[in-house]
Amino acid sequence: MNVVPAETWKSLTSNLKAVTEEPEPALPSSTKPELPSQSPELKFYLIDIQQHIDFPFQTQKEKSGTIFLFGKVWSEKQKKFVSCTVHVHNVMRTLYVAPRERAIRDTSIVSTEEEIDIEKHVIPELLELRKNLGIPKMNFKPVRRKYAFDEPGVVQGESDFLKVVYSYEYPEVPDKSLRGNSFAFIFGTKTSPTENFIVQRKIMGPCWLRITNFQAQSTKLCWSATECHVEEPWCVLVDSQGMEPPPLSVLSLKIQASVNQVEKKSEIVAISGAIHNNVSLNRPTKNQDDIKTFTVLRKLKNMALPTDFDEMIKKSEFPIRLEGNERALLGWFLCKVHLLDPDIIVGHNILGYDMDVLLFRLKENNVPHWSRIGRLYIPKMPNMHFTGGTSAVQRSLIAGRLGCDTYLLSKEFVKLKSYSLSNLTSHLLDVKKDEFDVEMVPQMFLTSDSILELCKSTVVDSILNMKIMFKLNLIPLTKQLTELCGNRWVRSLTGARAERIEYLLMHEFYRSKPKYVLPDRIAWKGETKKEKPKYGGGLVLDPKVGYYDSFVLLLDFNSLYPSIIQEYNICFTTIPRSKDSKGDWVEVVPPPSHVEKGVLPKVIKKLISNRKAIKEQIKTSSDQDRKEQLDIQQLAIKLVANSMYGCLGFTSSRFFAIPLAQLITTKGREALKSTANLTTNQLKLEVIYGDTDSIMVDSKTKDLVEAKKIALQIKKMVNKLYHEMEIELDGVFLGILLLKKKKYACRIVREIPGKPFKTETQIKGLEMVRRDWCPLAATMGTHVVNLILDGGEKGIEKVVEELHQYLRTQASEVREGQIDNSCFIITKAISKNPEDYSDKGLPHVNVALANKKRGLPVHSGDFIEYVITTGEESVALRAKNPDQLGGEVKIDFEWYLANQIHPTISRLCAPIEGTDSALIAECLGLDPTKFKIKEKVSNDFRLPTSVRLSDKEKYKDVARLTLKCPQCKTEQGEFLGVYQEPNENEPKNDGEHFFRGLTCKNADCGYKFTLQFLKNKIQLLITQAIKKHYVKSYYCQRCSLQTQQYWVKNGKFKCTKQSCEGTLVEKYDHIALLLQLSYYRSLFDIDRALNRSTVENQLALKKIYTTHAESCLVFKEITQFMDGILKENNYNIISLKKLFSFYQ
DNA sequence: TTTTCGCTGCCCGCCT
RNA sequence: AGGCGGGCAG
Repeated sequence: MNVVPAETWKSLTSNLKAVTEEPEPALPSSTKPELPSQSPELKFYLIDIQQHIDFPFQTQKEKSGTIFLFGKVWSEKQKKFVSCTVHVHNVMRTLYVAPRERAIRDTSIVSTEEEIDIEKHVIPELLELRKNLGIPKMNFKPVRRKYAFDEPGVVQGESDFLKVVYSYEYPEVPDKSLRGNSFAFIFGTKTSPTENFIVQRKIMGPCWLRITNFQAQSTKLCWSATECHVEEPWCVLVDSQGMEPPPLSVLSLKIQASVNQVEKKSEIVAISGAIHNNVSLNRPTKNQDDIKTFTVLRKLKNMALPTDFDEMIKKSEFPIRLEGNERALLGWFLCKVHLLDPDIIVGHNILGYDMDVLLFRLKENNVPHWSRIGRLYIPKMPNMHFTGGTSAVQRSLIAGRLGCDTYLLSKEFVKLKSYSLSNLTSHLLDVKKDEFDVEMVPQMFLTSDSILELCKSTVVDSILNMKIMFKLNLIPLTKQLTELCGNRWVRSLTGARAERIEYLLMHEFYRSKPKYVLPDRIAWKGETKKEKPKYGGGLVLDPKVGYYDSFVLLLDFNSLYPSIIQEYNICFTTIPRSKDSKGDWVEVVPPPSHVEKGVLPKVIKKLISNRKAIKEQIKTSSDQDRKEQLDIQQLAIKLVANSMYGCLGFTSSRFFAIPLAQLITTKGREALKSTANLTTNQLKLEVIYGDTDSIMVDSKTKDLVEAKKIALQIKKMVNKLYHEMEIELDGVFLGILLLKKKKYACRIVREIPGKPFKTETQIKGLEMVRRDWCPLAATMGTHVVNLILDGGEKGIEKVVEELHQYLRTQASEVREGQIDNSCFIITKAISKNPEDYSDKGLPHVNVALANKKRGLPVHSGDFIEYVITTGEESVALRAKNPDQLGGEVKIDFEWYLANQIHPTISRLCAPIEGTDSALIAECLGLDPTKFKIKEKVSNDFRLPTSVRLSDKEKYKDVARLTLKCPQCKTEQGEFLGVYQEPNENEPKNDGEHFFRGLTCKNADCGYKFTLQFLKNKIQLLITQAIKKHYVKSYYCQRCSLQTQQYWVKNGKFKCTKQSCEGTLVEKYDHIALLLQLSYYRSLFDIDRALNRSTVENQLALKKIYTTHAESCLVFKEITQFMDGILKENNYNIISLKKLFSFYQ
């Protein structure tokens, strides 16, 4: 039992500054809250804002109009920053009422003839509404505001609104009352106190606040070190003197659960924590190894610990606390959390799963003071559904501490095939660590050694999580994003991307003068239809498929969509939008150039110019620390700018605007199209591909300097056309295998000053970069890609030979079981709960269901790993969790070769001369006839009437052998063969023409077809011919019907004739096939050529043959080989085995 | 603070 | 041809 490799353990723990146990935590004795400061003004660093949680002892007013600010203040007494909670009371509802131009009906107050007046008409109507809702107090104030959104009837641009303010303790205006006789709409009725506070107080993320008029709390409502309240929101002011934020303390948790087999419930058996008390918010943290750990472990029910365990604990290199049961463990843990008072709790999938388990066990065990997991004092745990996923309510229970989920966030910021902790650490930290099965936990409690191993594992996990957090700069990066957008940090940490943009725009529209009235969040309509796209997106040019060995240029509009927004001044404020009679949005065009710059372009401009400045600073700065800090800022800005467009097209975004999104993509398509056209037409260059914002151009040169000159030409030409948009050389490839739209492999040029450039393989879209193909397919694919990309030097026929050889050896290794099981694992995500799939024939769903049955946690969004095992059932049923392998459960190697390896490799080889699907199948030991070939041969074959026909007549209808130069791609026309019948034009035949035919027609190229190439080509053609004649010809055993149609029943081919039901057998058209094969044979038959020649030609031929003796040997080989096949064909079956034994 | 959704274009595999 | 399921690309 060795879960944590010794090296890993050593490397991680040797760096720990101190592994110490904190003093025994005790329950807090004092319930008197401590005031954070004696001075009149409190300097408070805001970390998070939380709306109320349902406290039973609070009044409705306190519940609804109060928000909590969590943060840190300087403690003179302790000489360090301590946690503080500020309760802000009396946050008010703020509504804006938009008057109509005319009333819609006559009433005692207003007639439809009158112009609406706010004082005279709108206020009276609202007073009535107030009375109906039973609201005792409302403040009214007419104000000037702007409006630029889509609520019908509301005036665009600047106009008069009625501002209405009242307390959250009174009911919200119901939907049916939002439109009135004298007013078109009431805005802001659903806005939460938090949002109102953030927007009105202009709080841009975590920041220093100045808090005045703060008062002591009478009772303690928080677990923070200090606590106070203010009566009015205006007591809170943003402190603009950019002071450095305080360091935060971070607790990384690993909660080890075990499945109770009797109750099928998860229980907690151990918890490890790693603590860092000095985490920086603005830059990567220094002294990242300055970590302390703790571990608490408990006995299992009905199971004595090994007798030597106490000794073991004493000798342990790291502190282990032992408790008698789960309740005691949790109690100890909560004391620890309270004592450490972390600002951030980090864990792998902590928000998705761990928190759910933890809260569930806290509840089950009725652990006192359970709410110390957060910073709010909550007497009674709300009723919750424990479903194995952390709900919103559950998350709110850690209020005051930020939950940082390395699983969730790494999904957002790094692209990997798997986000398991072990995969994250191996990719990000280069640390190898195995994960063990939850089912094994009880077993591990049998010996002291394995218990220790378990503890080591939890400790290491907690340390690793912390390191991942550091590595990805999760804290500074999310803080930066939050600061840019002015949303809540805790939301950035749970990946609410759309909300970030909403807040960014809300702040921006609110900052404008006069302020804009903001659109309300669109009410959720309950429908989650996965509609077809709502508008057109990016343009993808048809790729010119093939292998290029010259320099290929990749030019790229940088941040295309943000640039377009600026270039064409696209904004809510600049472009009027409307719907047509069918209710569809009408397409729009950019505003005229004199229109003032809109809010959106202004924001983007600010972002982009900031980013430019930062990037400039990075270049000039020499301070590494500062550089890293700036790099985080730069990255955050890029993320924000790029996601802005997406939110315009997002149905549930409050800044949802299809016409704007559509206009942006339309302009994008225009730009790409015109760039491609100009490049081809004006510069006479070949554009081989392009996707949305980029084009690839074949420079057709092998000189890097020359290639770059071409790039510069394109750049100059294109950039002249725009102000804000800019195309740039994004990369130069030396060699690219372009296969499909969005699928290619290339060698990207990396230049090193003063040295020859290096090259790096880059793969886009192919199986190798996808998690739903097994690693074996990926490694083999990568190998083949490298073979092909190296091809330029070796010559293509050599490549094909190596390729075939590689496939053969790999296939045999697979069959012999020499490949590691992990290479066969396929990973797929489940997008919903496994039970909810209507289609039961899906491998990953079946495995997910099986996992769930075993008690393993399965949620929607999880990655399911599986292998296909041998057996007779359908593939879906043969899919198994890899950990089930062993004994009778074996990997189905044949399935992998046919369904993973073969398709992968044949797609890569599609543009490669000299090999094809059937050949690849054969190399892999699969039946070549089962695989389709690309080239379609359309000739219609007929039976020859006489054997004594001339060659010309005899082979009239066979498919000709044509060659294409593998170097310059020139078509060579028909390959005539060693013998040509004398004709009027050329009575003399000395064989010269043939050997001439072995040189490329293109004089500039001069490629000489090698014998290996011919061999490959012939083999290819033979398999194609065989394939063609195997196709869809059947013969019914019962009614003798000959047909090409069939239907399948019980896996057998059945006759299509009414009420026949006879079984069809395959029938081959041998004679046509024989003819085709004999034609190919004739092309290389020297003896036949000699026999058929005139006497004077014979001499000349012989001379030629002797000078090319070596070639002639190969021709003999080919003819002999074909003799074998043709002989076999006198019987009924072509021996494919024989056919393919030729080159082995 | 609920609803856990930024957009579209494209390829691939299974089923009927 | 449609449906379902994958997740790459920009």
